[in-house]
Amino acid sequence: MNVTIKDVASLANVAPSTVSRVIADSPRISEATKQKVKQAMEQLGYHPNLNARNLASQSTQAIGLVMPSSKDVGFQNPFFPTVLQGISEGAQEKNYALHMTTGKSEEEILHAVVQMVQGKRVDGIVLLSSKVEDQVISYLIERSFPFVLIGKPYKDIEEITHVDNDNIRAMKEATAYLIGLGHKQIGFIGGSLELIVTSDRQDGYKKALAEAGIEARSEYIIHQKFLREGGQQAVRELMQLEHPPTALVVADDFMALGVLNTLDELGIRVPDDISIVGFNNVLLAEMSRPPLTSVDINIFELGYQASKNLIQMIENSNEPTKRLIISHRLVERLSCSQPSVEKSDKSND
Amino acid sequence: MNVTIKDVASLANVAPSTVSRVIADSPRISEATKQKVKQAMEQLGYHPNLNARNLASQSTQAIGLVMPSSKDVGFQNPFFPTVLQGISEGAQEKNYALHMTTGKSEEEILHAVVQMVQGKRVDGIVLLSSKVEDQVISYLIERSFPFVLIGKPYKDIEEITHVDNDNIRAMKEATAYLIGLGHKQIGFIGGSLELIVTSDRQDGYKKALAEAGIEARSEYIIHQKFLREGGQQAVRELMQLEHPPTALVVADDFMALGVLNTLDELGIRVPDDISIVGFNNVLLAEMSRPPLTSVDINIFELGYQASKNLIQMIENSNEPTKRLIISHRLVERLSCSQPSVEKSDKSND
DNA sequence: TTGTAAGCGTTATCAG
DNA sequence: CTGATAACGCTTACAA
Repeated sequence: MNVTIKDVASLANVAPSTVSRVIADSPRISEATKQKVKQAMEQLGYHPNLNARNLASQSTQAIGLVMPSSKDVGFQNPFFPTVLQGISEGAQEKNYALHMTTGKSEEEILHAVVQMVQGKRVDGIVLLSSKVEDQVISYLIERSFPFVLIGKPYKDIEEITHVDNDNIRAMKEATAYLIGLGHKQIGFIGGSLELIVTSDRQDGYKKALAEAGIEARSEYIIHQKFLREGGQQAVRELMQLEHPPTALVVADDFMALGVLNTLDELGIRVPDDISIVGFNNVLLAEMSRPPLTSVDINIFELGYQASKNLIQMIENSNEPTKRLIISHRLVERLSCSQPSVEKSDKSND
Repeated sequence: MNVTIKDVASLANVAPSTVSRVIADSPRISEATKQKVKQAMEQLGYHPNLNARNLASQSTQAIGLVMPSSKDVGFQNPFFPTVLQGISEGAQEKNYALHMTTGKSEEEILHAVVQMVQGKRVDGIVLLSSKVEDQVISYLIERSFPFVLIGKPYKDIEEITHVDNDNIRAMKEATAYLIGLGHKQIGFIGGSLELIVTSDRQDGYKKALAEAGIEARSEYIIHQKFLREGGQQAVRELMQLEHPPTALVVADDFMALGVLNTLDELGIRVPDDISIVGFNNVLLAEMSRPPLTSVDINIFELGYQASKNLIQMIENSNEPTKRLIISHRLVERLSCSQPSVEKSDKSND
C-alpha cells in the first residue's frame, strides 16, 4: 500500500514514535536522528495520513465554512469571492485547511454542519451569514463549538465572537456626506430587513437625518428582497412620489447598479438630477456609469480576521469572546453632486 | 468522551460490527435489530467519527476543489460563485463533502493539492482552471488520481476527463450573428492567450470570418491580461484605428462591461455606433446599459457535471475518460444592431 | 533522547 | 444474520 510512518521508521532505523516526533518537530530529539528521519521521509516521499492523524490527536487542522443557502441573495454578490479570499488567506497562514458546505435549504445546511462538527471533520467554523433565528448558531452555542460569525448576531451578542463593520456609523457618514452636499430629500434602498446588516444601515441613515434635523419620511425608505430587480423596482416607486428624493443611499453596490440602470431608463441623470451612494465598494462600483461613490467596507479583511481569530479560539480554549470592527471609508467617485438649485426645473433638456 | 459506536452497541445489546452494518444499511441484517440499533443511535445522539471511518475504509466521502490562484484574474469573475454552486449541488446529491484549496502562488497550490491527495483527505478533485503547463495536472495524472477539469486541457486531452463548452463553435456563432446583421469589420477582445478558453474563442472568431469570406485583420484582435482595465484599454486601441470596427465580440462579460464603459466615455453609442456581443451571460449582462447580448455557457451545469462525473469516476474505477460538452446559446439583448449604412457619417449627432 | 505499547473509532474478515 | 478480532496509520503516555 502507501508509504506509512513505519516504513520511514524502519528505513531510518528508529521507532515510529520517533518519526512522529520529528514530524511534530519535537524539541527533545537529537539533531542527528532528526536529519536521518527527514531524509528517509524525503526518500520515500512520505506524507502523513491525515485521517489517522486526526483520529489519534482528536483534532483536524481544518476549519469549516458555512455559506448562505445557494438560493439566497448573497450568493451571487461579488462580496462573496473576496471574503472567501480573506478567509482562505487567514487559514493558510496557520496551515489550516478549508472545508466548505452549502445547501439549498436551512435544513440541508444545518444537517451539513452537524455532520462536520460531530463527525469531527473540522475544529471550528466560520459563518458567512446571520439570520434572525439561526438554528446553526443555536446549535454551535449549545455544543460550545468554536465559531466566528461574519456580520452581527441577532442575539447573544456578548457570547458570539464576530467580525463586522460599524454599519450604523458607516451609513450615517454616507448619509451625512450627502447632507453635506446640500441634499435634504434622501431616500434609502436596502435589502430584506431580516438581515441585520440592512437594519443597521437603515439605523445609520436615520441617525444622520435626525442629527441634521431632517425629518425621516417613511415613503423614502424601501426594502427589496432581491438585489437585482429590487433596485429597479425601488427606483420606480421613489420616482413616482410627489417629491422624489434628490439623493439615494443604497445599501449594496449590486443593488445600486440596478438603480443606476433604471434611472437611466427613466431619463434621470446621475449625478445631475440625483445623487447615489453605494455600499461595499466591490469591483463593479468602479465600472459602473457613472463610477459609483461607495462605502468601502474592507471585505477581504472581514474574512481574514474571521479565520485568524477562529484559529486563535481553537488553539487557545480560553480566548475571550471578541467583537472585531473592521474599518470603512467612503470612496468618492462621480455619482454624487450638489442638488440642482431648483430641483423641479427639469422642463427642457 | 463523545458517544461512539460501542456505546450504541451496548445500549442496543449488539456487537459494534452490527451497528456498523446498520449504518452502512447492509442488506443482510434483520429488520428487528436494525430498528433496535437505530433507536439506540437516536437516543444517544450518535454521529459516526468520520476520521475513524475514513481511516478504516480508506476513503473519504469528499472531493477537493482547486481554485485558481487568488491573485488570478478568474477569482473576481462572477463566473466563480455560479460554478461553485453547480459543483456543490452535484456533490451534495451524492452526499459528498467539499474541501477547498486556494493559494497565492502555483507552488502553494500544488503543495496544498499534494497534502489533500497524499493525506487522503479527498477521493477526487475538481480543477477550476487549466494552465498551459500545469503542474497540478501532471501530478494527478502521474498518481492516476481521479480528477476532472473544468475547461479544456492544454495537452493529454484524451486522458483527461473534462467538462467544457464548445467554445470554438460558440464564438463562431456569436461572430456569425454579427455578420448576419451586416457587420464586416468585427473586432475581437479577449483575455490572456495562455488560457485555452481564450484561444478557442479566438479560433471560433476567425473561423466565422473565414466562412463569410472576410479577411481577418490582426489589428482587430486584442488580448488583455486583466479583465477590468483590459476592456478599457482594448477599446481605446481599436477606436484609434483608421477603420475602427463596427462590432466587437468580447470573450468575457466582465471585460465587456469595461468596454461598454469606455465606449460611453468616448461618446460612442451602443448599439447605434457599434455592436457588442459578450460571453458567459453572467448576471451583469442583464444589468448593463444597454443590456448585453451574450453567449450563455451554462455555468452552473459546467460545475454540476464536473462533480457528478468525478463521483462516478471515484465510485467506478474503470469509468472511461470522458469529454463533456455543455450546450450554449446566444441570448439576444440590446447591444447589437445593423451597422449604420454610412459608418463614417458621425458628423452631427 | 528514544522505544514500547495502548489507544483513537471505524470497517472488514472470518467464523459461527 | 451476528459476533470476535484484526486492521487502518498515527499520537502519546510511560518506560528505559
